[in-house]
Amino acid sequence: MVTAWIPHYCGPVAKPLDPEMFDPLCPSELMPIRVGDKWAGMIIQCLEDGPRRFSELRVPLRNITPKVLTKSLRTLERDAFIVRTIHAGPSRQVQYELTSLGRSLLELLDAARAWAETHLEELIDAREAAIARASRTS
Amino acid sequence: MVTAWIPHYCGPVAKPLDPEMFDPLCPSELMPIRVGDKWAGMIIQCLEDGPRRFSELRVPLRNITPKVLTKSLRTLERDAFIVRTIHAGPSRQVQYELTSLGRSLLELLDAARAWAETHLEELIDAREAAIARASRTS
DNA sequence: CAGGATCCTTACCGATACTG
DNA sequence: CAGTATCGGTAAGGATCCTG
Repeated sequence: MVTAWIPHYCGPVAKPLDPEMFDPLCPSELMPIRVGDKWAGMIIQCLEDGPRRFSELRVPLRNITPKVLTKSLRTLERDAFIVRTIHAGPSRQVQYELTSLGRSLLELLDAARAWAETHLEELIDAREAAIARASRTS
Repeated sequence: MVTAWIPHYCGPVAKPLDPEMFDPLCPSELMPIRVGDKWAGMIIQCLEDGPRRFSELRVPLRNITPKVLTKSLRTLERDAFIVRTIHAGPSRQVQYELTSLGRSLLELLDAARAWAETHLEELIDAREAAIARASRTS
């Protein structure tokens, strides 16, 4: 994930999230590691560069349905990994942001992703061998 | 997990598994990280010190029912994290052992456990606050 | 001993439609 | 915009009993 910096702010500024960020073939998807529910790990990674809005999050998460996203976000909020802030304005605006606890999970997620990238070939080989075995049995 | 060494063998030797190894309050349970299904991570950690038998594994895994253990083991075998060996003998004996791929997951699991231990207090606080909030609402 | 068979309950996840 | 409401399918997990 790329981080951009602006002077006199000295914090990461959010870049548009990549719709292909979590396509089904990326290591984040292939690794057998999960944080919380299916989406929690991906959500946390989406928040790495700064706060995001509800509808902004849906894009990289393969247009996750609002119900599922809401549930996952509420769980993350309950467990103190993110905070939810409502900014009043012309159009309603809700921001989700990592807490320090949530941020501390990023390292772990990076480690998991690194593991998956390292062993990607083995993982795919095993999967293909399993498929071959299954088709031979049937 | 403790490792004992015997000379002229130079490999870890299995110690009896602790029945309380994965009690519901240990960091392995509190951490929001999972490898594969609910039991996979715990099984892998049980195999850290060497091969184990089916019935041996059930003890630390809170007397998991055989059906569930079998399914989890088969999945781990399919994905090349463990190997299953049948040793013929007076009474049937089946051993489960980590592959190098499975073994490589141990670091990640250790990192996850370390994370959970570091943030244990925050995790419990968040959980308790959530419970308090819930009871106030009802 | 190492499981398989059966039944059941719940959780997860998704699609669609609707609302303050 | 940020959700709720409703419905439905699938899979995970577990209890109990049975078997080569």
